[in-house]
Amino acid sequence: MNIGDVATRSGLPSKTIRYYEDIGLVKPLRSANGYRTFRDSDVHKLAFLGRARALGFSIEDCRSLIKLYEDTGRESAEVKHIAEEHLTRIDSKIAELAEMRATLATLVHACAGDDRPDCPILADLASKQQGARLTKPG
Amino acid sequence: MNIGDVATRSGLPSKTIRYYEDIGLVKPLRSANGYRTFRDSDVHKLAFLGRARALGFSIEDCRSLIKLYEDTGRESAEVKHIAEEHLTRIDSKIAELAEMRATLATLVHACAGDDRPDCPILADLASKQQGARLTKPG
DNA sequence: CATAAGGGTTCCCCTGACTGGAAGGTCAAT
DNA sequence: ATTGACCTTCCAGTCAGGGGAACCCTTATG
Repeated sequence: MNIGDVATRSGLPSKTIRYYEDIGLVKPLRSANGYRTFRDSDVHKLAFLGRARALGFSIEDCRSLIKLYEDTGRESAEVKHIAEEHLTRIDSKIAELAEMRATLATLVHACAGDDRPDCPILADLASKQQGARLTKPG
Repeated sequence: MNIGDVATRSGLPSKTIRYYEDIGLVKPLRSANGYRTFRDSDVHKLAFLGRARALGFSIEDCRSLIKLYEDTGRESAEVKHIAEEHLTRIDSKIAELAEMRATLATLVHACAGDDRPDCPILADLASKQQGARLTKPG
């Protein structure tokens, strides 16, 4: 199967599939004219990758997951561990965004949003004290 | 003031401050030895940038916000508009993450996480049907 | 036979917002 | 004179691809 068909079936753009070959996630064959030739197992693997990526797993996580998937002697604990770590990262990200959202919503609510210059949003950004750092950054 | 002191006071790494000069967000003076020399107004602006970035505003948003901040004839509606759009983006991101989280949590919960190979997480990634695309991607 | 359309190929640059590191100049203190 | 802590510029890398150029392959059509 050529890359275009694989793109349609796996739901991944051709560019992405080439990139995945580049970084060694799939290894399609090549036909005489130089075109990539994908087996069913390649298509399957790409679909797997697409779903893992849709759940937000990093490429490196995907690499591990594929390896575990292909290792019939795996322990599900390993898979679960990867998923749990990812879940934790997602939770952190959500918490971070929720905090931003809360602050921002308060500011937006406080701003008249009319033709006058007075703006609590700018006032907040300009004036809020930032905790002094004990160790110098950079 | 030299960059190290500014870093301490603004809470931004020196690297970031140099980068902000690079992209025209701040324009510190230069002393005879080539060192950047920051005025109070520069430090103030950098702190403003740091807080806007902490709220998740993009650099381009920051550029607009700084411009509005410095324009005493601004209309608060413009500021509010930027903030509202950002708020919408944050909400989308949170929704996306929440959906991932829900799926992932279900899978993690279903996985025994022991020494056996059976794994609902891998099974899900491997088998779930993806809606057929009507238009070919990539 | 020429050519056009619609595949495919490689290659390199671009994204955002920095971060890391090398090679070297400056300054204060020892 | 030399250390060490600053500072400078410049280049490369991050993550996960996207855009587009320049070119090859295959099939259909005039």
